[in-house]
Amino acid sequence: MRDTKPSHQDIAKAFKALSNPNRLRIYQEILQRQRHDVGPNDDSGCLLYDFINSLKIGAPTISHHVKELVNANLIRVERNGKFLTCYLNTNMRRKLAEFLGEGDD
Amino acid sequence: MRDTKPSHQDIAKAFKALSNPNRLRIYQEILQRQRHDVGPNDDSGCLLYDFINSLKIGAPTISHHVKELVNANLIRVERNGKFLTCYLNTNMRRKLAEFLGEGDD
DNA sequence: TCTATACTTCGAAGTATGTCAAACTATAAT
DNA sequence: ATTATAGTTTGACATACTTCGAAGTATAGA
Repeated sequence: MRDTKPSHQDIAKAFKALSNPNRLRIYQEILQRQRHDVGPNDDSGCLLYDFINSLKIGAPTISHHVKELVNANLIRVERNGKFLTCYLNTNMRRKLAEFLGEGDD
Repeated sequence: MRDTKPSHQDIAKAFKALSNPNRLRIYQEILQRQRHDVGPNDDSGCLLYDFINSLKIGAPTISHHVKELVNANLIRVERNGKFLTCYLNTNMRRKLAEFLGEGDD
């Protein structure tokens, strides 16, 4: 374990953020992008713009969802000019994976 | 990977089931019990009875929550006389852990 | 068979969530 | 400056969720 143990509250909040299908989709995109594109130049983010154009829900809703993912510490967001880029919070991802085990298989 | 890849829907449903603090607590109990007590005699379940006495919510609510965990494939339940015992579904636990990575650390 | 225990089912009530449209802010480009 | 683009905020509404109390079912034991 690289960092402090997350509280029950933290875990619950994170799972809650992942409990909505659209939010899960957004998170999954960011997760996969990070997995595949990791390299020397950390260009592994997703544009919020792409979510707005690919998902079948309006921009306000997506804005709301992304804020919830940020609030749950699952992702972070950076501004680049007009655009927002979403990055995975690998710390939290690891905490959740640890909660779920990797133990006894 | 030991079994088929879960659909986005399955994952979303499972996270949704874990998104409620009381349900998460129930699941966590079952998870920990299984981790610690695994042995030749598979006596690694939790009594629903204990949840009713330890959690600060009524029996109807707990019954409802347990059903949701079962419905999300996170646990299964067996009757022993008057009592119900809850067992972890390790398959689903593994699927969720895989979704969350173990990849790039 | 009567009683006690361990749940479950059925409304009901308050709260939270997901979504949208309309109006707003921020940045870039012309 | 004006306009266009990217995203946010607000307010509203419908739906879903959590919880409870009361009444119902199932099993065990006296």
